[in-house]
Formats: sequence, structure tokens, C-alpha cells
Amino acid sequence: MTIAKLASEGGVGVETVRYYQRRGLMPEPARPSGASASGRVRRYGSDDVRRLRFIKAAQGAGFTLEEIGQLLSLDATEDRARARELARARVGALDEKIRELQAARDALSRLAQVCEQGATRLCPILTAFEP
Amino acid sequence: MTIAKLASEGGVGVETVRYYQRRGLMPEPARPSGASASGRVRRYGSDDVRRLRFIKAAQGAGFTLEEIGQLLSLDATEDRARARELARARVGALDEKIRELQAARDALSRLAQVCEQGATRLCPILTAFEP
DNA sequence: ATAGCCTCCGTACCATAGTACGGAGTCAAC
DNA sequence: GTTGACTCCGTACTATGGTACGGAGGCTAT
Repeated sequence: MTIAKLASEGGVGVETVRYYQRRGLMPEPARPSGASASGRVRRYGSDDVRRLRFIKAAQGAGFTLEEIGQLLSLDATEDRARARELARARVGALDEKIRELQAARDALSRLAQVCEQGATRLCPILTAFEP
Repeated sequence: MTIAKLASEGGVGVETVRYYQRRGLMPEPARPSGASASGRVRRYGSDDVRRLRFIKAAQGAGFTLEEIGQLLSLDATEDRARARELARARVGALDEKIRELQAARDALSRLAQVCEQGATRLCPILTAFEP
């Protein structure tokens, strides 16, 4: 497949794939130079789709592109200890973030209730997150 | 108190407070112009600390500064319906985000386990987030 | 064989959320 | 009554993660 298909399979834009290539997160396969069957534009395969999807998922998990680059390198080098370390650190950060979001969610949910028409006179946004 | 105290009470830097002032999120009280007791620099009070802390907490809840600006305006105008709407929308977004993070957390936790020394030969980072 | 897409490449530009800098004025304490 | 810290202000710069543009070349369906 060519870059447009790869991008759409990964749920991103072509320019984003190219950006990831510049960042070293996605490979830039050599352009077939001779008169080969595949023509002269770069071709991508299912491994590339997998890699691209990984990047998206890892972003969703809160990894930065920098960290994702490390993870992708680790996947190649099999430095299990380092991989574990990164994963564990992120699990800790995620636990904390999840707790924070849960607290915020509950606070907002309470706020929405309090702001219900007919409830108390006020809708105290500013104090919504106070303990 | 002056801006440095306000900033430290809010857990941010002086420049950040000034940035919020430029964005209209924090007030810029008038500088006392005459020879008043409070001198000629801006003074802040506990309401300002409250406001600053709200901004931080709302950011933690995933609101952008733009949205936080809206919330702060709403707090003044008492448009309860709009406030409810924003809060509800964010609760929905938070629920979704929390689910996503939870799934990522579990995936990473599994990965860390699999990457334990002595476990399987591989430490399949790239497939960690696959279903 | 030509129109109408797509690819490739470099470079520029964008939004978000700050952070830094430098000079002028202010303030408190010694 | 001066020193040293703090304030004010405008402007510039940073990092992150893209997004857009324009021209040259490649591909394909008619």
C-alpha cells in the first residue's frame, strides 16, 4: 500500500505519517529505484500499520512521542528490563491520572446536579474542585 | 499579597499568573496610583488564590484554558444551563478518557508482567495495546 | 497521451501552554 | 540613602504535536 492507505488504516493524515517518519518513529522504506513492479513510490505493509496504530494507542496511554520512540527502539533491542521500567512508570502515572480524572469527574457531576434548574440558587463553579 | 505570593499559593510561577492575566483568566487589579498605604504594586487576595487554584484543578480535569475562561465567565453570569452543559459534556469526555486510560493501564501492566525476567522469551511491546 | 489524482520533499505555519529576558520602576531593610 | 529583591511590561523564545503549501515527479484510467 502507499502512504495514503497506511495513514487511513492508522487513522491519521498523510502529513502525520510523514511527521512520524521525520521523527524516526516510522520507517521510510527505500523508494524502489529501478523499473520494478512496485513502481517508484514507497510501499508499506501490515507491520507499518501495526506500528502506526501502536503509536496512536501509546499516545492515548499518555506517552509522549519521545517516549514512544524509546518503546519502539526497545521492541527491537529486547532490553526487557528497560521496557518493564518504562511500562511500570507509566502504570504508576496512569493510576494517579485516573484517580485525578475520577475525582474531577465526580466533582463535575455534582456541579451539574447542583446547577439543575430549581436547585439551590447558586451554581458555584469556582468552588467545584475544592475539597 | 503581591504576585509572587499569589503564584506560590497557587502552585504556579509568577510568569504563569501574568500569562493568565493576559489571557483574561486572572484579573489585573488596578495599580494603586496615589500614595496609598498599599504602595504602587498590585495586591491580590484570597479570591484570587481561589481562582488560580480553580484554573489548575480544571486543567487537571482536562479543560483547556479557553474552556476554563468560559467557566469563569459563567461563574459570574450565573447561566446555569450553560454551566450544566459544559460540566455534563466534560463528564462524558472524562468517562471516555478514564476508560481509555484504564485499558492502557491494564495493557501496560500485563506487558510489564510478561517482560519479567524468566517469563516468555519475548517482550512484545508493539502488540501491547492490541485487542 | 493526457487529465487528474497521488507521492515526495523541504519549508513554513499553527495552536496550546507556558517560560525567559531586559529594562524601568518600587519597596523594604539596613 | 543605597542595596537587593520584587514588580511591571512588552516582546521573544520554547516544546509538543501536528497541519499546510507548492512544485516536481509518478501512476492510472479513459
